[in-house]
Amino acid sequence: MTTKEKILAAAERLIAEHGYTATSLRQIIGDAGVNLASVHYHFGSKEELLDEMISRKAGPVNRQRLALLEEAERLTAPEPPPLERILDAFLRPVFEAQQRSPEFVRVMGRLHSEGLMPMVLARHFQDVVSRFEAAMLRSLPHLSQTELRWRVELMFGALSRVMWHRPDGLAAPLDAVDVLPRLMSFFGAAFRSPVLPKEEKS
Amino acid sequence: MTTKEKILAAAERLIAEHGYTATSLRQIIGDAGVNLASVHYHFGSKEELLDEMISRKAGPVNRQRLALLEEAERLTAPEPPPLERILDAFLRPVFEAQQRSPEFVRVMGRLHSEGLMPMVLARHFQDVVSRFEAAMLRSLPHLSQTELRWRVELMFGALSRVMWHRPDGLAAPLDAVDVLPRLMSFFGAAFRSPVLPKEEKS
DNA sequence: GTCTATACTGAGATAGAC
DNA sequence: GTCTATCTCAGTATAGAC
Repeated sequence: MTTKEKILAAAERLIAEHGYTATSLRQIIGDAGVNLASVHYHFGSKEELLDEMISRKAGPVNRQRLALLEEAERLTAPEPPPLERILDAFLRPVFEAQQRSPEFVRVMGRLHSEGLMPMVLARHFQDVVSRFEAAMLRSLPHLSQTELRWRVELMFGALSRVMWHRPDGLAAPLDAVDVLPRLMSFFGAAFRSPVLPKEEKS
Repeated sequence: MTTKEKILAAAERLIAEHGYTATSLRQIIGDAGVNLASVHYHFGSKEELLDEMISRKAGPVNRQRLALLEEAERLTAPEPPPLERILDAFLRPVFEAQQRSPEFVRVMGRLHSEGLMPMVLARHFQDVVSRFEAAMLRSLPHLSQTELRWRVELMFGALSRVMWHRPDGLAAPLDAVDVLPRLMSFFGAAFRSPVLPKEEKS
């Protein structure tokens, strides 16, 4: 294993365990058995190290997402696929990545919950998200683009919790058979819900 | 203004603007015009400073939440109030707090999105959350406690986004007339959605 | 009881020798 | 490519002046 790979492996392990901010470069290099300065030589900064870590893992997930979405669209063309198929195409690859690389999904959950998505992760997923937003817009004609954006934001916020944090006392490994149907029912209904007028007081 | 109040005011201003981790104690004391050590004299640590900041503001919000919930329950007793009334009782006070103290709501949103809720904020809201969970459980007989917990977690994750982060390009002040109906429709439908069986592949 | 000055530890980053 | 030494800036702790 090269120095770079040793650093990446140790970082993934430690960040999955303790989170990004709580993991110092000195812990990482101690675990990896390399020198502190080598991190900055190979990556430039702690943030860029994180960036490369994500880059290496997010690619396959995003490719599978797009493949599933395109398959769904082919099946129903020229009609848009039903919402549930789109949601499934987006969510399932994350849970399947869990099988291949449990550490990575834990890292992603950590980063979500540490609020690091906007500055670090967005660029690895923005293209895919835009593609899915377009598909959902076709599938949900009662939503304007603005309304859809709001709901997508709500969904991402919600997902960021579920990715690593289980409701109290019910800690369980991320498991597609368990979690996916929950998400599907919850967000399916939520996205289909009507757009209420601005006046409240039901 | 006492030293303590000067620190609290400066901290609230800076944290609302730049977030908790990005705001250093040295910035705060510079803005407040006090000495560095006075922070630890009055509060003990940066985290305890944050804690007191929240304590001072969360009280009124939580009291209003409970008052609205009890009023709703009185109106429909012995039947549980409709879900929308419960959600409204929980959400409205936050948006009304926005009128009284815009900085505070921005701070809360920041903390949510920085992932600091579990360690700092939970204790200021846990009692109220439990009370509301119990009310929702009565109102949603098709949900087990476990299923409800999951959905409440999803809602909190979603809210943490909406509290300060607007969907791209659509930045707007937090406005009850605008946001509340959106949340009500989205979560109303989401909570009422059926519990799907564990086997997926719709 | 309050506040000031100053020092300590550990973080990320960097320059320069090898 | 790698390593040593060092820099700056965090949060924190304490001794001592008022």
